[in-house]
Amino acid sequence: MYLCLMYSSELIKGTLKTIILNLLRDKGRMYGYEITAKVKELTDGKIQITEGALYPTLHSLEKNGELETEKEFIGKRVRKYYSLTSQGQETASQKVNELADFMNTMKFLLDLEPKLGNA
Amino acid sequence: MYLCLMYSSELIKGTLKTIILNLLRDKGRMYGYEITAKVKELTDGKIQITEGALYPTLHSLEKNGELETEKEFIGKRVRKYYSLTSQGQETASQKVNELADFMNTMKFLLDLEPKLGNA
DNA sequence: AAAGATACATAAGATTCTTGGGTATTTAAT
DNA sequence: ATTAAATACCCAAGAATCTTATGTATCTTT
Repeated sequence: MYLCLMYSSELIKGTLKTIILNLLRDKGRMYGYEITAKVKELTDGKIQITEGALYPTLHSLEKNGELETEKEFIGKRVRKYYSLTSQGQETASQKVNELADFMNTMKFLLDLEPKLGNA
Repeated sequence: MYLCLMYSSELIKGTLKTIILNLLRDKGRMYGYEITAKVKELTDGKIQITEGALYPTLHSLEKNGELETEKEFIGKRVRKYYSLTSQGQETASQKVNELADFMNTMKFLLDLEPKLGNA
């Protein structure tokens, strides 16, 4: 039996962009705080994106043309909604496919199940 | 269809220790160059561990008591064999289990297949 | 009134990888 | 014979990305 409260940080490294892009593809648009909350909820707290990691990543994705933003006021508080550009759509597909392929390869490499014919 | 010559480096980050520990658990003992060659072979070139990443990781694992080494001379050339300590055995199991769990979570999070009951 | 949740953001430091060296021996090709 | 490629180790500057800590401000619940 194996218990795990939260994954070691090194494991999550490199998957953050993929997680964000895929969530946005699914939900249409989200704001930063919402993303961290949703990921935490969906993973039973096993993946907790810190804001120090989230916001720089969102900004970099926006700067790179993958995301676009619109501000909205909730009362006096600003909320910044992010959504995928068409380029972001493509990148999201690519990254998810690559990660799926990678996980297949890792499964084989770690001998976690008999070889499946890594198509 | 999805083609992939080599995974983006960011994806591989954080799995290097796990790959090394698991290989050593399987093979008993290996030397550095052999590890890179084996991983490249097993993954059809999709994961290529550079020596700049490999050796610092091996040294750090040794320093941390997970690995022990013995030198052998092949002609005039030194070869440094690495093997798991008993602590390394435990760490290897832990890390492989954690990665398997993580990949399950990621599959669910990325909606790559219907929910399996993430036990 | 205070505490906690919501919501954004930045920055110093740590970690880990990439890139580009360096040294040296052995084997295969020209 | 000589060159190129493979084997085999290593280090270090720089880049990328995350952690940790901090800052500001509003809204909601106790």
